[in-house]
Amino acid sequence: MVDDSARAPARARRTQAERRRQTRQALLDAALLQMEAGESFDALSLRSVARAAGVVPTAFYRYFTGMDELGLVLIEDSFRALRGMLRHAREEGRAPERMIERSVEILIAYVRANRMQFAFVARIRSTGNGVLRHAIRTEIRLFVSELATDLARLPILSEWTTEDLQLLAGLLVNTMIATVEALLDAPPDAAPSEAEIARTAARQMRLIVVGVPSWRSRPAAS
Amino acid sequence: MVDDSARAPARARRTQAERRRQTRQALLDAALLQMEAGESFDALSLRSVARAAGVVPTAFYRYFTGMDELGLVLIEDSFRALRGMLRHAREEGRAPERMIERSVEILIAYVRANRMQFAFVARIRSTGNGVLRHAIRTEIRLFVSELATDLARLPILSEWTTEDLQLLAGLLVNTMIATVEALLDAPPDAAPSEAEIARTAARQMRLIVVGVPSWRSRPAAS
DNA sequence: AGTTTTAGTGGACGACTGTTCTCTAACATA
DNA sequence: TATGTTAGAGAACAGTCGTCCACTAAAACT
Repeated sequence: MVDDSARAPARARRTQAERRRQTRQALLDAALLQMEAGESFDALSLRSVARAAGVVPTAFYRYFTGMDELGLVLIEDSFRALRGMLRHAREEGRAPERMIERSVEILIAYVRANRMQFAFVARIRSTGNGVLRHAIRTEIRLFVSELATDLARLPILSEWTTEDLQLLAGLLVNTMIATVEALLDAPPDAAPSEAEIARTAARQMRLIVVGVPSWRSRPAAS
Repeated sequence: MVDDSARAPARARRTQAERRRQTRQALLDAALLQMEAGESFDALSLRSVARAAGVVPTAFYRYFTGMDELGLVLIEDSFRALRGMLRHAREEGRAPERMIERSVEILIAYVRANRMQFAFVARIRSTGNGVLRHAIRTEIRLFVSELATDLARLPILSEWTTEDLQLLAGLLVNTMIATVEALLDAPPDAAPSEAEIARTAARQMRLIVVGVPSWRSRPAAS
């Protein structure tokens, strides 16, 4: 207790690399937090982010050239988490029948755990600053493709064309996006509405997949 | 030519009511135009809107208490147009087989014609200012319900429960929204990509409806 | 040890914001 | 024609914004 050897006054002694990491993360977190609180991305300012991170505005420039660059990093990070989710779902879900319910559960668990990231992505998806919007669209397209190749492994879909698989994957991702938006709209800890959203999502996905057996790429032309 | 009786210097003589109407519309149009140009709603300012409308900032207050109120009016107007579209589609499309293609065509035609309104709604749907976001969500829910009661009239769906109809309608509306967003992302006059988006939308909707005959509200429990 | 690198401070700038006030000139009404 | 009404102008305010610059103090390197 009485020992010391390095007893800094409240402000711990840190290596410079670590300090840098912490400040950078504080900036990212501050931005994320403000977005979760309802602000749209381009409604928040460099100054307010720096302020919330407990840092003077000029320090911001040590890490990002501006808010745009910070936004791009945030997008990258968020989609890394999303990819983790997809991988998780891939390994977990194998039983073909309960697959939809499992997937929805995983999705919801991830939204709960990474609410800020999801809120950020959802907000920015349709919001200003063409650069960021474009980055998101690209990531989502990638996401759809990954899901499509996943689906290709299912026996029922083994004969589908790539194009049809993309179609199906796109439809499922659309539903997932709508689900996430509904979740984010609901209060953060409203268990009942959350359960209902989950139910709706699962039923919608089921409605999609029941059509799969009767699907023919180019249905007998009228 | 030499006649006059009321020769104002370029600025035509207008009745006051008409003048008021014009300025108000100029403000709405200016806001809409800036949104179409990529800005998110809460990135644009009262001053810039007034400026673009050719009016001094203070004149703005004669019509709206602030940007929020203008936003609400814009939402109302946009959804009036959307409802018009739905009515149009309802009267037009009767042949059950070509129905999907017809609907998609109508949707695309409407997006072309009312691009600004759609861009506005799409942008604001996931963007700041809880009030406006909530207003949009409400309108969309209403939209889904209208579509559901429309669907109820179809013979194949006559026996479906209300809940299932809402489910199906929600799914279709989700697809429509995704389609609109894709259209807005594409350049305003890119015929080829537009055609492809239309094709994808139609195919996705078809994939949904082919599942309809095999749907049972609560599928035989596992 | 002394020197260099660097994370963060603090002040200042010009531009833009929302809002409030007073004032003018065109319209409406009688 | 004289009166009231109203759309819009214009100036001014207190804030906030992004960005630049010179500076300090702590860590890293030699």
